[in-house]
Amino acid sequence: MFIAHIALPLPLYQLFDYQLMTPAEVGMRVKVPFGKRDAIGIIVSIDQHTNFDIKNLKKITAIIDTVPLFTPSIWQLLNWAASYYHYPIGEVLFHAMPTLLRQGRQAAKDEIKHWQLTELGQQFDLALLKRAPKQQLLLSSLKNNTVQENDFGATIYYELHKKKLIQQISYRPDSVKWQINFSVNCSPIQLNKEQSYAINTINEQTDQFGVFLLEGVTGSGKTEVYLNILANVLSTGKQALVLVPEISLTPQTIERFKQRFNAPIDILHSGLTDKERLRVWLQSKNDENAIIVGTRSSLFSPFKNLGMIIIDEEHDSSYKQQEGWRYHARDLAIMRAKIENIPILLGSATPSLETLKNAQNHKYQLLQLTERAGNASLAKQSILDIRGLPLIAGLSQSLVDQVKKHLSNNNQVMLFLNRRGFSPQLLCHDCGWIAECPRCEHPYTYHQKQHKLSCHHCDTPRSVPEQCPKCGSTHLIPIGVGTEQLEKQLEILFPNIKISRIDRDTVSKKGALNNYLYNIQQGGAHILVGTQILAKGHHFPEVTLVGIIDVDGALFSSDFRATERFAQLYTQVSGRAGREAKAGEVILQTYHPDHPLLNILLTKGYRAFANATLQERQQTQLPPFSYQVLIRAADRNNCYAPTFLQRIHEWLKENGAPELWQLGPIPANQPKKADYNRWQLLLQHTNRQLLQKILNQLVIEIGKWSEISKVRWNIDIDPIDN
DNA sequence: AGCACGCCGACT
DNA sequence: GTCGGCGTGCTC
Repeated sequence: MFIAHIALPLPLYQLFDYQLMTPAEVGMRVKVPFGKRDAIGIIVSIDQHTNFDIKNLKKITAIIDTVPLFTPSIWQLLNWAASYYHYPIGEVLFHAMPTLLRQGRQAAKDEIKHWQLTELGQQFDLALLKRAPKQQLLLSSLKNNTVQENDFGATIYYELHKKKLIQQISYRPDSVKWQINFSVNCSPIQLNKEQSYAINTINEQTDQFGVFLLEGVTGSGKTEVYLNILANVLSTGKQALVLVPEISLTPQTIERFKQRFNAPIDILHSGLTDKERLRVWLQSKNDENAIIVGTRSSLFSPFKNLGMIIIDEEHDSSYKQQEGWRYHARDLAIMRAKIENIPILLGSATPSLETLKNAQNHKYQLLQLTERAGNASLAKQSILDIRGLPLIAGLSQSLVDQVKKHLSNNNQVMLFLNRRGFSPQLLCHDCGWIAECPRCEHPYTYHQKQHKLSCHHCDTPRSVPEQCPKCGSTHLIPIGVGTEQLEKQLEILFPNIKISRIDRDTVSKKGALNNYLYNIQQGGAHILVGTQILAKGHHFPEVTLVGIIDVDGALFSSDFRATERFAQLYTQVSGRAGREAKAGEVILQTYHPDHPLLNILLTKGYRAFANATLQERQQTQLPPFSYQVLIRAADRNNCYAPTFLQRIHEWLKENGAPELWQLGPIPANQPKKADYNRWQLLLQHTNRQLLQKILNQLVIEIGKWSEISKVRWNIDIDPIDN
């Protein structure tokens, strides 16, 4: 008797064994009875052994697939990923499929239903239907093959069907080979030397695995390099995957891809329906699309014939999944390229330190674009020392003067503040009480327009109290500045100027962002206020002044990656100022004008900053010169989680390597969220393989402990927010 | 993760 | 008297 070991979409480090009565293969989906319900699972292995009592094994209800669901390379990738990320295999496998396939839908195109005449209908005298003119028209139209999809209502078809004049046939559409009609539309853009060199270098090495880093300053024409490389890959008949960060899927970029290639290009973004996602998934599996452009999870598209992967803005942190299975799409993409034996191109103006280190070690081939296209020059950058200066809504008078100057020349101004809402705290002026979310123990952000308090950790709103609950005072004052307050102050300072605030509060409505962008692109004096969302991917040619209101949070954060992220954001923003004919200017307000890294960044640029930071990381043995693992645990009474992590800590002291460095258990960055108390234990080691080996043993060990049922815990490999 | 069982408080 | 809150335990 054959036993199938089946992965189910559960957070459990185990497989479930079932009797296999009919032939099936590894990688097929099955329907199985599971407890009191039915579940969809995937066969991970088939043999004749089980640790379970064989008589008690249930039988597989149905085998859903006729062939394994995933391509061999994705199957290999996902199995590798489950072990690398120490995440339950069932969760990993199910994460990598479209929702409809998770629910058991057939992995095949929908049948197309089509009405045609029956034999009776062929010979039928149309005149006999003169009292039913619509039916008559439909019948004659069907005869002439001139029916459009929505010309006739369902009842008319129904009536003719009842008369046995027409019948419905269904068929699955044939796959269409895009390669037959493939062509590349010429680009009017003249490539410069660096671009040509990059393109030629990659094109010479398309038949094997290799990682390329395309380091190109903003406006240096990275996209043009992508398009040229893609043209080459597509012309050999192979498909390509382009990953982009979450917010940068702008219609302009997509349009450029579609205009260049006479080939089907699919876009995967959060706005698609489940059905559309399944369609794209199937198209890539059947080799019916040439390119998929998409965010993080597009990585799992099962291309039949993948020839190249491009990761745009490879440093962007949205490639790292931040809940559940915390994979890094860039890292997994590199593994996928290795498995598929194809090249992968990482593009960025501000490469991550991980990637730069690999380029310096020659693990990745470095290709640089240093020239800005056209006559755009680099923006003038300056630090504005705000020590001792009065600030109104975060603005110093000199910044206001500069804004005034740029606006009076009919230019646009962009102001960054990485805090939305009116103010990040509401304080009782008489007793010092601060309005706090009881579930997260984190100050509420005050939103003036809606007159609400909002917890930015758990997203729950609350009404503003009339009185301080501690002392009864009505003297409650907002403390600190958010984008809403900044916008309001700017409306007072510049009553005749258009102001657009772009942050999560204002762009959450569908189409709102595009609306703003359209208004801004109309030109004319305009102030743009916003958070990071403003920086990413959007092109504002009229902006000549960028003001950064408050950077000090990034410079003195407990997160060692905060300066790197700031430098990337800053470089991106300063590249935005004055991109076209107009000269740009960037002004940075700070209380720490002498901060060494800040000065390197402003005077010598991102690469010098990155090199200095890499040296610092090497000296302190921080990533990428060591590898980190974060074990998180949460509970509701604040007692199980820390003791659980303490037990891990002690087990690792006994059984881990002597050089294994541990920090914790300590309360997490955000110690309480949505009623759960969160704790963490950070592990670090310079040897990745050894760290993996230790974790393998640890997961097995934890499985034997009884307290796991009382704790929510997970492992974060290569965390980026500790 | 679901889902059931089981034990306590506040309701028609 | 029950409805339902969530702590606990199990799923091949």
